[in-house]
Formats: sequence, C-alpha cells, structure tokens
Amino acid sequence: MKQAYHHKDLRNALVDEALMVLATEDANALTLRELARRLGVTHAAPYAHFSDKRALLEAVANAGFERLAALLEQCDDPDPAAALAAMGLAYIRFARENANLYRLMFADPELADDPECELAPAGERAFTSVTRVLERIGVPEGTDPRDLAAAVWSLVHGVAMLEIDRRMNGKTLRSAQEVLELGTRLLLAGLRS
Amino acid sequence: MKQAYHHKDLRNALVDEALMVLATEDANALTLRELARRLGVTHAAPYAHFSDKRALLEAVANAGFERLAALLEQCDDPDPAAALAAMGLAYIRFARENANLYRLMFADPELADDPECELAPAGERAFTSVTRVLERIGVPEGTDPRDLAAAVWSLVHGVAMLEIDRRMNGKTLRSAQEVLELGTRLLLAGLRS
DNA sequence: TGTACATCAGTGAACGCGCGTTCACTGATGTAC
DNA sequence: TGTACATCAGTGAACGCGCGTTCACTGATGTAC
Repeated sequence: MKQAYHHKDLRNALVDEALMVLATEDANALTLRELARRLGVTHAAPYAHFSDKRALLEAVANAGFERLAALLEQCDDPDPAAALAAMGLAYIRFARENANLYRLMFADPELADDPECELAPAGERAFTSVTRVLERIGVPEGTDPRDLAAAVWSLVHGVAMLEIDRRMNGKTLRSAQEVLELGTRLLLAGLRS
Repeated sequence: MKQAYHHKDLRNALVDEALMVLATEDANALTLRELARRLGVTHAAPYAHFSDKRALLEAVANAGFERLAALLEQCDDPDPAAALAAMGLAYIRFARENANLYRLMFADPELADDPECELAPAGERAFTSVTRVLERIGVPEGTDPRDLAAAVWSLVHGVAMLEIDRRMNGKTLRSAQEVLELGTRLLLAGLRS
C-alpha cells in the first residue's frame, strides 16, 4: 500500500519518527534523509515543513520538553516533600528511558547557541511546577523560589546526565536513584535548618 | 619552514591541537583530517598513533580530566568548607571556559558507551579529592562519603551543564554561580542538621 | 667511528559513503464562482 | 452541483562537500656489530 501523495501530517510524523529514532539510536543517526526514508517520502519533503535540519531538531526537543513537563505535572501528592521526591524519580526515569532525546534537549551544542529557545515553553512549564512544589514545602526568607528550583533542578539534571553518560558507575558508587535521594534529603534538611 | 618528516611527538601534538580546536569550535569541527591539516601532516598520519578517531577522542577527554583534576587539587584551604566552595567555583569556571571540551568529557554519546573508561583515571582522582574534602567537613554516620561526593558532584555538574548549554538563562534566574552557592550552602546545612 | 639493517612514522592516492540543501517540476487539494 | 484555478506538499535529479579508513609506499631514525 503506497502512501498517498499528500501525507496530510508530515510535520508531526517527522517529529514522532525522530523520537522513534532516538529511542534506539544516538543523535548522529538522526538525519533528515533517514526520517524521510522511514516515512516513505522524498528526502526533500521535510523542507516543506522545516526550514532546515536545526528547525526540526528544535521541534523534537520541544516535544521532549512537553513529555517531561507532563510527567512532572502528574506527580501530585498532598505531602509536598513526597511530591518533590516523586518528581525527582520521574525525572531521572525519563532521562534514563530517553537518554538520546534527553541529551538532545539539554546537551546539544547545536541547540545551545540558540537565539531565544533557552528553555522551551514546555521546559518553563516543567520548571514552574518544581518551583510550586518548593513553595509548598516552604522557602526561607530572602531566597527566590526560582533560585531554589534552579538548585534542585541542577542536582537532578546532574544525576540524570552522569547516569546516562555512564559517569557514575564506579564500583563503590550507589545507583543514581540513591544519590538523588541523598542529595534531596540533604537539601530539604538544609532548607529546614 | 617545513615540518621535518618525523614530527617527533605527533601523538601529543594531536591531543593538544584538539584542545585548541575545542577552545573555539564545537565537537563537530573536531575531525582527524582537520587536526592533521593544522599540524601540517597527512590526514593518514594520526593512524600511526591512534587506532581510530574514537581513541583520539578518548585521549582528549582524558587530557581534559587531567586538567580538571589539577585545578581541583590545588583548591586547598585550612577551612574545608572554604575549600569545597573554591572547588565548586573552579569547577564551573573550567566548564564555562572549556565548554566544548567539558561536553566531550561528559556528554559525548560516542564516549558514553565506552567499555571501561567510565571516569578516566584522572576523573577518579578529581572525584577522590572531593571525597576527601567532604570527609574533613564531616560525613554523618551511615553515609558513604563517596555517595555524598557523588551528590555534590551531581549538583556541580548539573549547574555547569545547564550553564554551558544555556538552559539557565531565564531572566528571573540568577547566575550559575549563585545557584551553586545556594545549593552547596543547603547541602552543607543539611549535613550539619 | 662507520656501516648494514630493521623499524616505523608519515606519504599520497584512492574508496565508499551519506549528508544537507537547492531547484524546476507535478500532482492533489480545496475554494470561489 | 460543476468547473477553473491558485495553492502548495511532495518529487527526483543534482550539487558540493568532507569525512573516516585503507593501502602500498618511502624516507628518517637509531641500534647492533
């Protein structure tokens, strides 16, 4: 069964397929030509929807942030400390299960020098939901909740990155999860003192 | 003045030149051919010293860890908390001033799946010096100092990565340095409580 | 001190590859009348 | 309801590019005698 001449939703199909590719291969395998091939479309077709490869990568990273934000937002719990812990867990699980996507979202040099797309809108959403949980836990006088959220995010991001890049597998080191738990426990204790 | 036929120390020259390239261009610009060109040598010459490109990248990453370890080791201070703070500062300054090298050391997917080279020997040295400072500060009963060091390292690594990848530049956010200070202050407070 | 010789670092040509991007085009779609 | 037409998504051929790697080679080096 051949594809129709008009794909109808090639733009979204490209982004989805890119996510599929990243599920099993690293960013080097993510080429416009490969995506076109997989979708049974000419390698020039993507240019009807994206001005260049980088625009596609941006859209993919954005889709990643959407997913991450959705995961974090559904970590709800009456106890804000429990909610924060759940978020941390969900976060590193996301990074582990989508390592290549996660690296694209955060550590792609091509996207780093981006004009305006610092944190994607969805990234901002995710960040905000962390900030809100911290406010429920209680932020000390004189501390900007967003600074605190940045510190927490840094910790979780660091754990996630070190894990997916296999930089924390020393024999004597515990799992990423335990390191994260230790770190957040101390941060929260520091917050209370 | 032509190069002599025998370069005498092409191996080290390749690594050094790679560091030069990374000082101004991202990892995409780091090709064997470009290095050979810059050194006035045939593009096949590197193969006398490295089995393939990846072996060269490993050596470069290793050189990076050497430098980082040296920087951290010279952060000495009678007050261990001050020493830790100095290390954090030196660390993120290194990451900022060597962003492309830093990404290669930590976030290169090609190096991530490495057989054994998790943290390079020099990386282990750096890690150990963090561990030692924390032991001087005082590690609670029942906590493995190396786990604690992993948590601290994660925080600093997260701050460094988010900064060099421009993911922390939201208008309302403070500088990486302030976020790092906040995070370590809380961690240390948590340690004392 | 001088010479033969093994070693091996660097040469230069070649292979095969797949990429991003452009371009003139064509076929399908849907809207205005 | 039917037709003319503008729109534009997808085609397919082509361009230029630089890469990693291999290979038979050659020139310089230094060691053994």
